[in-house]
Amino acid sequence: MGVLHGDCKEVLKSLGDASVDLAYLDPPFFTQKTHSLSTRNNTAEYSFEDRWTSLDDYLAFMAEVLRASRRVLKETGCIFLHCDRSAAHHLRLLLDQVFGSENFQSEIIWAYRRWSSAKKGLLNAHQTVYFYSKTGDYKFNTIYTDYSPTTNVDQILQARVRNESGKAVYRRDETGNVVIGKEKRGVPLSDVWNIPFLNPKARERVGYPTQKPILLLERIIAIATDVGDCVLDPFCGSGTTLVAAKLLGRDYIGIDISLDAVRLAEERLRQPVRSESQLLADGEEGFLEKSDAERRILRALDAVPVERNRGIDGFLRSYVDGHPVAVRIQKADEDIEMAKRKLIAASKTKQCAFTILVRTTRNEDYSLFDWTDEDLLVIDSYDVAIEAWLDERNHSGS
Amino acid sequence: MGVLHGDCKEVLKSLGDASVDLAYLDPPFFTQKTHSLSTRNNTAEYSFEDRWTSLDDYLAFMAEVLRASRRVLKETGCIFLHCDRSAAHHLRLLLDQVFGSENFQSEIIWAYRRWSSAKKGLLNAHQTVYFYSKTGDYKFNTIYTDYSPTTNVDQILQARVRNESGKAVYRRDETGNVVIGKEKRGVPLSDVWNIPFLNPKARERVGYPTQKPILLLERIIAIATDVGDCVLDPFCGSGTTLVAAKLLGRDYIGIDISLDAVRLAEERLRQPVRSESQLLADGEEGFLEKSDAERRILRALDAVPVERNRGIDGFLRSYVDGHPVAVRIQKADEDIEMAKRKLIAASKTKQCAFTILVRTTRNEDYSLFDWTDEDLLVIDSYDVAIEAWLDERNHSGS
DNA sequence: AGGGAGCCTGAATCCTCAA
DNA sequence: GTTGAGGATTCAGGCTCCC
Repeated sequence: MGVLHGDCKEVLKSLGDASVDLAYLDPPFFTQKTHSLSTRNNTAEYSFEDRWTSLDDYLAFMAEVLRASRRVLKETGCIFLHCDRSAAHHLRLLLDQVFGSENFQSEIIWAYRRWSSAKKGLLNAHQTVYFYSKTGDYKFNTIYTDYSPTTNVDQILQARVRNESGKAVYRRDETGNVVIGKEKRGVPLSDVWNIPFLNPKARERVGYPTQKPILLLERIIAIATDVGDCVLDPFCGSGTTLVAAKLLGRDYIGIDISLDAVRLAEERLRQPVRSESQLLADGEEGFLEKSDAERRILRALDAVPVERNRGIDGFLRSYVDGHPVAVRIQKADEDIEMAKRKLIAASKTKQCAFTILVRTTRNEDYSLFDWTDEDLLVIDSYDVAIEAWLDERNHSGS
Repeated sequence: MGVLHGDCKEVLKSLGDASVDLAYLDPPFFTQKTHSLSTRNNTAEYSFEDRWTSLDDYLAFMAEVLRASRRVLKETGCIFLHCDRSAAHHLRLLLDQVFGSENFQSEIIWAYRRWSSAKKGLLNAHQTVYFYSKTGDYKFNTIYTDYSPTTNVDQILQARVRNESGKAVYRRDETGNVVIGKEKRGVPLSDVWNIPFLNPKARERVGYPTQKPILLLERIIAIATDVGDCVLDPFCGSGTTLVAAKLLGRDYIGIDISLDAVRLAEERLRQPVRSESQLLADGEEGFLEKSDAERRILRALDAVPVERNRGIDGFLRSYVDGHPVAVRIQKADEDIEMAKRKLIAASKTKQCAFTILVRTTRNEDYSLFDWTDEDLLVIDSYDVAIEAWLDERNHSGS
């Protein structure tokens, strides 16, 4: 147990047969670039070369590492290989050769949102982790996740019976109350994992390039090992895998060819911390503030919705005279005057050509409202227009 | 254009070189099983054999189909190959050989939620679509989606520069004010697509095995082709690709070895239907075609779009006094009077509570138009309201 | 031609300042 | 002091442009 320095091809030879329960490999990708990054306070800079003379060269190297990793795995052990888009298919072929295609278990998709670029084509927003077992009899702990937001709570909790006509209905006791069914554990984890990409500003970042989010490693370790088992990471880098293993009570062996990396990993292991991402804690919905109706109105205006602003709900997609146009939808609990104040206050610094306020309620006193603002256009939502017309028609008809 | 019957290897020979803009292939998977499924009313059962003597056999067949597909593609054309988990890596190697690894564009992950099973291991919840171009100069239309809820307004609006130390900072003019950047359309679509799996109860389902959601096909067609371009599907099955192509105004060529499939596809093409569940499903991912103003207006009205009616574009989701409310959006090439006539004519037999006409153009003579129809409400679209206000502001300002 | 410098991205954080 | 809205900041990106 510990962090070893050297080429993993060589160092792996010093480990005994069938001695580890899980091998996680995050090898250098076949990108032909040098990756470097500084720590957040610029005290150190870490880098590594990702250059190979050819793809065959790279694959020969990886084949040797995979065979060595297989040897040290216990019979119930598993391997998780982290691949990037350029060589994933070649690496899976290697895995088929070394572990056998019958031991392929899953292609895990790590999906994330990331800063964008001006790339022609689709934005790359996932990486692949291949999951192979050494034998058919491998260790696997099922993880349960939350139900989909569209799953009805009643469906999860309440027991069901079939009534006389064979239709499934909720079970009720003598007094007519619904009966809560047996404990549900949730939905088994799927092979698509939405885990936020380690953000450039994240505190979790230690300055080593290609650092992975700790949640990704925790999940892999939790799936494939129990407490006390041993985790191997032949390309441990800054040691995220080892930190996750230590925090989960597993033994660990890390190897890296860079002495900087080994020292950094040892440093992190002395004080293992698990920082919680705000996004993970709150979930994406925590940031979403708009109702369905508001979104529909923004779409109809051809406006881009924005969150994280109390006064502005969106901007028109097209600028007017080179200036943006801010939009606010009147909220259910605010009068038109307050909506106007909030919109104008929020737009002050945004150099807007003008602003649009969409009115969504009618039953107000508008006698004091100033409709003649030069830079504010008030539009009735379609619903308001329909209601007003219906009202008028009913009155004139009676 | 049409649906051809036969082995695609042979039928493709009858197509000319460089004649199609997009090839979408959803070949039989290498699963060694027979797939079959009945229609919802059990009127027919479709099945196909998915058996090959060996993997090499299967790959030899696919290599030939890929080469034939490449030949018929225009120089700016693209191919999308739908793979399953068992052979995806082999198929990507074939694509590298036939199209060249430098023409690899994306590995698209189609992710979906699915009913869970008790299987040991992770729940399979994705399929892979490989996207290759024929040359480096290929056609690609970027689709834009919403910003992440964590992105703030400043980030979206303000221009940035690098200062002397290479740090990115907001750009400011001489007076120290921030500078607003150019128009923003949102975030480019990523390579991970969350599209609901075709619900077994969906109206869209026609009972053919492995049927794909139409939204998936619409997206592929929208990014790789323009209106009037030609889409090829050598394994067209029940014809979802062709239906999507037709609905989006593209030409199409479908091929299938099963006569049942060809007949079913031809039947669907006579009455192309797009199920409502799929329409609602794209709410989070944004609209397929930003220019699809009509659909945006219908959604803002909370109306259900209807196809195949020359006078009515949709109905309000909620009835008024137990009667439906028909909606028409004024078309670009018709004046308001004609739009009104068509709407009223089409609604005559529908027992509507009233009808709504959404006005989308302003530069007309309205002096003869009768605005006081008891059963017709004319609403200005948001765009018209904005244009009118801008016009007025400019006139009063000058 | 080919390779490096410079530019534009936006996600998700950190950080500041006002209430 | 505490909170929280919103301004600021970096990057396992990817173009274009310029030698």
